[in-house]
Amino acid sequence: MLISELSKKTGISVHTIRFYEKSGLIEGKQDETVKSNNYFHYDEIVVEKLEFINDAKSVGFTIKEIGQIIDAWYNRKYTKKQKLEILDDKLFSLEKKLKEIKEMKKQILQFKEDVVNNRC
Amino acid sequence: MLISELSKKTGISVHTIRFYEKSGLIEGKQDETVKSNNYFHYDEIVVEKLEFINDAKSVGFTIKEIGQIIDAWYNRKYTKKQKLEILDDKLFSLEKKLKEIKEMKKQILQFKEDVVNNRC
DNA sequence: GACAACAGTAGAGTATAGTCTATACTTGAT
DNA sequence: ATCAAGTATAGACTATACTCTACTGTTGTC
Repeated sequence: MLISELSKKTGISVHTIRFYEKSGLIEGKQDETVKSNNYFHYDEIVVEKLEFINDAKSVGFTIKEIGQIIDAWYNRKYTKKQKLEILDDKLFSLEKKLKEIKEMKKQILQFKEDVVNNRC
Repeated sequence: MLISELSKKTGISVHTIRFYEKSGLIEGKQDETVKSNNYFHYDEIVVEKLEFINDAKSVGFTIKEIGQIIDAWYNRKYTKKQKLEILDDKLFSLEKKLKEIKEMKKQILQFKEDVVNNRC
């Protein structure tokens, strides 16, 4: 599919998709047999990746980190050991985030109590 | 205390503290009796706030959101009802983040399995 | 063949959250 | 009295992650 269809399918703007492509998160392929244009074609893997990017962004991963995860999964540029290291590293940071959010919940619940009891 | 002591106490740079002050998250008081300078003085509440800001940043709250929470707690500019609304809103978004992170953990665990089993 | 809609590239602009520089005044130790 | 260190203000600069503009070329429909 071409970029506008990809955009419709994922809900991500054409501009942003191009930005992700420049950032190395995804890549389209040009049809070598067609010489009149240089249009890029995208497959279902790219759709998957873009959906993953959205999820990964909302948990606070940066573009760089998301790139690493995608490479650890879809790419051949790392050894098995390196891939597992990267993924474990990300799991570790997710655990940390989880703890921090639970702490923050407690804190805000405390704030609520203070408000209810007119302690502020 | 003056800003450099506050900086030492919290581990936040003087520049960043001033940035937070400009952003309305904290405020120092000037000593009206001293006329030779316009130095700002900070109390323990400000230390508390800065510690909260650090925690709140790491769970992904923006400066704006952090400002709202601080105002809901330390300020008189909202009614009790408004304060509880703000805090409940933040609790809700924390719950959402919690869910998203748990989902992402599952996803990355799946990636790990795929790597282990040479499925990528 | 005209022309709107879509494709590509390059680069400018925006928002957020700092971070740093320049300048000028004040304070405290010697 | 001097001078390093601290303080304030204004504004420039940086990094991240977009978002938009300008311009050019291509495709498909009438």
